[in-house]
Amino acid sequence: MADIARRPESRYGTRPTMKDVAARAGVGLKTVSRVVNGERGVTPDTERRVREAIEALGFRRNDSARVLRKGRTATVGLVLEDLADPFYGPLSRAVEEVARAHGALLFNGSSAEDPDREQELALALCARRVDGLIVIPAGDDHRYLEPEMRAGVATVFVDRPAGRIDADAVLSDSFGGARDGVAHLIAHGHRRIGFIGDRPRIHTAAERLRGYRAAMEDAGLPVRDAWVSPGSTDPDRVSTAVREMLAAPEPVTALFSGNNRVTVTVVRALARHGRPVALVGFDDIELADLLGVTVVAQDAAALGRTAAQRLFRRLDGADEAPERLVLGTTLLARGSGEIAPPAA
Amino acid sequence: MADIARRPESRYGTRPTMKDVAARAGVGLKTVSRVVNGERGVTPDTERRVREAIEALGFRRNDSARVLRKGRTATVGLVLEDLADPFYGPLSRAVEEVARAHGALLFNGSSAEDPDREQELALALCARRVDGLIVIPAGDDHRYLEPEMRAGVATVFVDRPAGRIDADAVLSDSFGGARDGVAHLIAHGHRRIGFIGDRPRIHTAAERLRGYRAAMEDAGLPVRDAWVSPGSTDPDRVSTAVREMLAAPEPVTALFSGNNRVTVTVVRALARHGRPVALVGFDDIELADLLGVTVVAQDAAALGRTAAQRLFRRLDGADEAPERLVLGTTLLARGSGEIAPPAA
DNA sequence: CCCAGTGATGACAACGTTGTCCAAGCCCTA
DNA sequence: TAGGGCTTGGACAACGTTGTCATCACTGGG
Repeated sequence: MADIARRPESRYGTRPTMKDVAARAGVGLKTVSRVVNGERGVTPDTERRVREAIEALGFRRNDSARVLRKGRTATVGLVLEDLADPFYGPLSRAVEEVARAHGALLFNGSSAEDPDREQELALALCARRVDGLIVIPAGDDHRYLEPEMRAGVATVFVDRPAGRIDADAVLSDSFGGARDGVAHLIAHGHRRIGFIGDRPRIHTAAERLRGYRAAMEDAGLPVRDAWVSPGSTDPDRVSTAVREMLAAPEPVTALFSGNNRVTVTVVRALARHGRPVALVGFDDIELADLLGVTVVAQDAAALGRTAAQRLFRRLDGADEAPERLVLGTTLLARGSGEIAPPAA
Repeated sequence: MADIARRPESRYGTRPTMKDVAARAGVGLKTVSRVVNGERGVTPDTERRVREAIEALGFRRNDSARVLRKGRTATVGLVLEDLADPFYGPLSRAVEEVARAHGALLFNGSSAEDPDREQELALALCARRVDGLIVIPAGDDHRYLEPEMRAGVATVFVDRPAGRIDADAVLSDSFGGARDGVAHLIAHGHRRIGFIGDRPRIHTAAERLRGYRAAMEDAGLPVRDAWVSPGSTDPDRVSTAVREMLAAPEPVTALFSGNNRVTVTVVRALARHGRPVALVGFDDIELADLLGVTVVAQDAAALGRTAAQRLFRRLDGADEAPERLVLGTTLLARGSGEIAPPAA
């Protein structure tokens, strides 16, 4: 990775500093600082002269230097999985809104589901001295953050819990949501239900699989190996899984898909399939209402908002024990989940 | 807006500095700096002692202080309209990837289509001394950025051009795309076509409206006032517009929608309508393929990537005149745009 | 007329890092 | 053995800001 900051000569047109402003206004450095920060103890006339100098020079305070003195940066880091995933956009935006209300700016970074990249990103943010860190984990070992947290970086995990450290986490009820979604299919008469999910090392994916199994077990239904397909969200992989489940010796009559990306591919695959097949997906999707796709919706914005609020509560001095908050999910019946199994 | 950095006492557990590391390793301050930065001139034995001290203390270099010395921050700011809009997620992600390849981190901020907020955000980023700024304009006067650009902040505008200043811009061909989309409808026999778009003070919205008019004029077709409805993307507003156009004395037989949010609402409204109505939308939408919605697609990721590349070229010293790059659009025929007008 | 009190102002150190420069130790050659 | 070069290390200033403290000019009361 190239490193900009290491390049020797700066091409910057030099910026005016408070010293320049002071010289131009014929006042002391500290007086400029006072004006800029709205501190009291400056006569209106002096203030006017300073403001004129600021205006004339196009001065803007260097917050980097300020940070060095003050300790706090009014900056928060958000490490997520992929900003291009429509699930994370609203989450990120919600974090941003809370940060903004607290006067903080937001660093954004995507881990691309790579633990090393997650770590690299989180530590780079710590080196920039963010006040707080919100992390959607890609990895399952976050001990690397311990020194940072001890040093005072408030840290909240979202969507998935931290691995091997004790930290705040804000999660959706993946287990309960999946269980409800599958139970919904069972209630509509299905007995052979397939599960297509993300890689099980991802916490949410494992939880949803667990929810699927729980619902089946609660109903006294068996689960065949051929009905369970965890793995990548690659469209080819998912399409193949759909095809195989529908062609198995004991074919499934309904599918539960483990997240938005899987659902999209499953919907496409089912559209190509002849008979209608019941489907419930985890995560809502834009236009799913028009397609009549029944989903278990989680509130991405609420996840982000809750996490950010918790973060700022800590930054405001709250000294509570790390806590795990679980947000509920909502089943939205739109048709695909209410299709009855074929009369056999 | 509250200001975190202004709070007096820092709750931070104090972090070790290079001085602490030097003391513990029994070497000079500068030697630690050398080790941390991989400079030569340190014996392996000394280096080992320093690394041990770093490890033991959990030291991490303070990049804020570093920045103060070096001038560059290896930080780029992105001001966009709304991170929760699925159009901007991929754009932001593309910018991030380019930034990452150059060793830079990304600040993200949403203007919420509010010019004041755009300015506030952009200037806050400048105060943080970002090396470069990528802006999706909400306002139409960017003279406030002139001092910053003179001071060396590389600036590139995306999606919409800057107002009242001369600056790089990377745009999609809104005019051409809209003209092609409307021409497509005309080619399928439509003569009364409605346009529902975003507020015309937004550059892209105005351009698309212009493209619509051009296509109609090229075909020698009249445009009735009742067929043109620029305005907010509020679902109620858009639904009403759809209803009115379909119920007008000379009802439209096809609609062109000006962006992704409008399209979504139009699709919903048309689904409630009895007869099929032809539709072409600007911007692609997830699952539009399944719904058979014909769209004029722009490549959001390419917009972001191109803008970021241009930004870093400038940061690398390129001293070219400001330029306007226009990226082409693609018409994706999926059914809704190929519906013939009713036999009259 | 003097002194304490008040308000405006500036000098200076400090934040944590890096660039510059100098010193000490070493090895080599003449 | 003197002199030169190379390697290693550290002292110090500087980056641009803010906190502390001292100074100065006034004010009003005794």
